[in-house]
Amino acid sequence: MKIRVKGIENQGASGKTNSNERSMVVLQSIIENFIKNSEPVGSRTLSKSIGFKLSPATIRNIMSDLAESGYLIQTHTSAGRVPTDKAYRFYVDSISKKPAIPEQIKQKLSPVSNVQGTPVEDILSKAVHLLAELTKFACVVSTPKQSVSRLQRIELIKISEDRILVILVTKAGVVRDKIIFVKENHSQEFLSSVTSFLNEEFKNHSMQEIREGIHQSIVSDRHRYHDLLAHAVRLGKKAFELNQPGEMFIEGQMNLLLDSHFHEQSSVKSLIDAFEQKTAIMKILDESMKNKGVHIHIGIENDYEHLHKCSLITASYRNKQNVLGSIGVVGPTSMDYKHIISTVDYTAKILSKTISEQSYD
Amino acid sequence: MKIRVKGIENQGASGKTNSNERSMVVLQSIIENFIKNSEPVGSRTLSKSIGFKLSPATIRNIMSDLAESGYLIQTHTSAGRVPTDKAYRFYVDSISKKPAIPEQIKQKLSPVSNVQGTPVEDILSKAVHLLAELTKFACVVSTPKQSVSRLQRIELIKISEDRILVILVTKAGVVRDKIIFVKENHSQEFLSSVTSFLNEEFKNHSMQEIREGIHQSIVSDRHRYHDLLAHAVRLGKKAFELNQPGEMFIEGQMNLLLDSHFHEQSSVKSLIDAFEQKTAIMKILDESMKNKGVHIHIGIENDYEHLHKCSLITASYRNKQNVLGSIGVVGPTSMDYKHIISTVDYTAKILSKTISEQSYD
DNA sequence: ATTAGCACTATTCATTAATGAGTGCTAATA
DNA sequence: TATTAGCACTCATTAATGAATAGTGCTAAT
Repeated sequence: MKIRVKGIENQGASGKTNSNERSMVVLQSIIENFIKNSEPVGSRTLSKSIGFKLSPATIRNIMSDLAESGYLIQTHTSAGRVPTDKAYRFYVDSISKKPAIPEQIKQKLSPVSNVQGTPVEDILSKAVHLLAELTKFACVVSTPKQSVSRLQRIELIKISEDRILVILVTKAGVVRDKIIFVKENHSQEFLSSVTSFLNEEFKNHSMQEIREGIHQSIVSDRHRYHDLLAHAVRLGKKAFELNQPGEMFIEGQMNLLLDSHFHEQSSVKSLIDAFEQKTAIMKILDESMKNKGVHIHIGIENDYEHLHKCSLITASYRNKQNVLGSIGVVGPTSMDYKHIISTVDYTAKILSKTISEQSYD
Repeated sequence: MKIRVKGIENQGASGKTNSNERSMVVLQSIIENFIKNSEPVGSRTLSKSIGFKLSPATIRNIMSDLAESGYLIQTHTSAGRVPTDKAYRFYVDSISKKPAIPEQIKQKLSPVSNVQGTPVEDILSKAVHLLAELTKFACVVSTPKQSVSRLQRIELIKISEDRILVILVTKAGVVRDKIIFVKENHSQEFLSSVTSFLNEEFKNHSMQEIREGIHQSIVSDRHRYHDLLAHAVRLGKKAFELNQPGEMFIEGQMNLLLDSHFHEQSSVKSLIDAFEQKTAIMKILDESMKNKGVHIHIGIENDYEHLHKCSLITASYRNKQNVLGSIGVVGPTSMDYKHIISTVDYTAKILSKTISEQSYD
């Protein structure tokens, strides 16, 4: 039995890194070819498109090895090879320098930074829309997490005898509103006092802190005797109660369905489900907020089964103080990673810059 | 040459309304059959499924007439007949009584009315989401038009030296915010005065009125000498300036792509385009606000070419005072009109009821 | 006015055969 | 020893063929 050098995996096992490097180049070439044409790539094609001279037969040998190591599969015996998720992982890990952002893309995204006095939600929505246009895939963005954002201001507005409109403005520039129901009929003057108190007490604190603070009645004993403040605490409790589970904007879902990779009924249904549920994607976006830079989830790496045929490229955006949320692209595992990664990265940066400028600090 | 009574169209030309009514029943039967099975319906099938006894041959004659009058077409010589848009128009016009809403649908939509202190946007989003689930088509809803809604309250909050956060609360319960940029560095106290003034002056006026009022400086000469009020007018002008073009929530686009009628590439692309552009659909929603009840746009009746293969069923929703916006379904021309119409109607009513209760009057 | 019967037409489906892209293996070569 | 040419083999794709089927239109009978 002949034992072949397996390339890539047994790096350094012998001095023959030549064969090794060559395998890598071949693999890269296969991947790029497949990304471009979405068709299994065969030895002959490759022998032409590859940089240096190498006969189809030799390439076949290399491909055979790569297949054995799990980087390539065949859809059927006499078909060309298709990269596996493992191959894509190798590929993205081997991308060293990010390509420069083409002027065209910068131009296309310029409306995002070109906003005067636009609510953050609108900026996000604009960004995700443009990203979808640029990438031709589905794109998602999560709205700023309430819990980490800091209070800029709270307003209590009397609406009717038993209803008060609460408006929370965060430093990130997000405005949230909700109505709370009360038993007592407070006067607007009274509400104004409460408003002042809450603003003084809690400005610049994160929502989380405020919620905990109020719950633990840290609003301190020194105030407890005071009737107004007792009310203030009661109202504040209601006002700061978490209600929104964190939103997400989706754009360009339809793009996926035009993509040849999702033409099979089954994957389409999976995708629809994934976007209906939202939770799985939301979780990935949340996860992406924990670390800097671009995050890449390739196919099977995703926990959620319905996303096994997709790759997600995400990046967080932030203001000067905090990481606020994430923006990302959902596409087929055979997406053009170089392009998508740099585009997502750039979009997140533009977004961060714009929102930082708008933040109330 | 034999001249046949054409049914439907030459109603009353002779006493023979019998043949006429029969044609109508046949047409209805064909339509309902096609809606159900999405397959061209032939004379034999029909002869069985139709209520009274009639041989395939006779039905063929009737069908032939209906085809000649433009109610039916054949995809090819030896295929069954398919209803035209004209047929659908006849069909929906002939629907007299709305079917009762099944308990199941009421139940499914109950979360819409079950909202305490939820922002209007969230209610709309909930409603359109559920409607998409119920109908299995794409659904849209337009957010309340700013111009007609009346001011409940305005707040000016100082953010930085040159930026002021404006919050507009309308009687419909919609909160809008934006940032305006100013040259002078106003104190928060000053802004409070301006706020009080604007609230006193403009509460209960529609945004449109306010805009016009301010522009025409109706804010009356009697105030003009006053410095504060000059500023107030200036700020107010900026604050009330129209900025948002009117939004629209879309849900369930993907449903359309699962639908057998849109499987051809071309129609899919058309649809994607229609949803990208938004303007065409928005226009139809706007139009639908002008009159009460359910509006039906069938295929070719739509001005926008990309919607020629769709039907839109829309209905406006309102609070006690005003019509606020519209909600609707976008589906294939062969949709189950009875079902969709009554579902949209019911949803709009639930929406109106909920929002009316939440409105600040 | 209605219907039965028949000729005719076009789609759909399964079968077959030809084509071609691609592999794996072996033997020859540098 | 690594590379390559050559060849047999596999399997998907395509086109062509024919049978089965669902439907119509027309004519003649009821």
